[in-house]
Amino acid sequence: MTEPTGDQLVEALAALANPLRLRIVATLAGGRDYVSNLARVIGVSRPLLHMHLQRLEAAGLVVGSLELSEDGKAMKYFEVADFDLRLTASTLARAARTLSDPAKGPAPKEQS
Amino acid sequence: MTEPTGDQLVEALAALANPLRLRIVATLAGGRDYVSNLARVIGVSRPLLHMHLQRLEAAGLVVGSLELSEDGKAMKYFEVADFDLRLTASTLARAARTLSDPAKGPAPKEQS
DNA sequence: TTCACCTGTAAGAGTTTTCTTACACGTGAA
DNA sequence: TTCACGTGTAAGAAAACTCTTACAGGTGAA
Repeated sequence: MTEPTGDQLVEALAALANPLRLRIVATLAGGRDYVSNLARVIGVSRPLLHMHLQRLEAAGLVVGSLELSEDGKAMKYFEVADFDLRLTASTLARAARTLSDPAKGPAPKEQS
Repeated sequence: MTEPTGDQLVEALAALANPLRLRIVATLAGGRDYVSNLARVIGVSRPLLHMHLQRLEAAGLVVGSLELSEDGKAMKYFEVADFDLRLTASTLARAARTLSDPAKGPAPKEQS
């Protein structure tokens, strides 16, 4: 997605606006890893990491893929998606036009 | 601030990760305004707007200044600060190094 | 004085987020 | 079988966030 909608942007920002999730993305930026190991590296419980990874993946910031290791174990590897968001008063103003919130209705229709 | 610390970045992202606050910034991008009027324009209660403006100002995204109108009334005008944040796997990895969270101590010392 | 504006803040409810603990299922090796 | 390793998810408490309502102060004009 080159240009996220307002809602997508809010979701991405919310996902990154957390120290632990920021550290998760930072760690994955150094190379892909699977959940259990990543939990050990960062020093967090696996269920907690699992939850945060879900949030990051839902926002499209990381991508996970279930793979089978040589010895037949199911491993879920995560890696960072390649995003590039720029936050400026004008880029935000532009994104805000596609917010779905304004009282009712999913999203305002673009017109000409 | 050209390069926000990890904590500052998290605060800024958290401030922007909200539909209403995003709309506030977007509206102010079109020109400065005072609280009561901005509340009418956006269609939100004044106390609610007041709270969100506080959050945005604390994050350094908007700037407020109390001024006296011609007829002697105290008006608080807000305008957007000129920020330019770029979010990439590498910029985030860099910012994550200055996070204060890791268990203890305010912030890790930079070395070399 | 009363009204219409402006400002600020506090109390409370409802919702969301964050985190721990506990449980479930799968594999290969001892 | 039991252990060590991987996966996922559900239940509950504590904290943070969002929002409404209500109150308190200031000014100038009718």
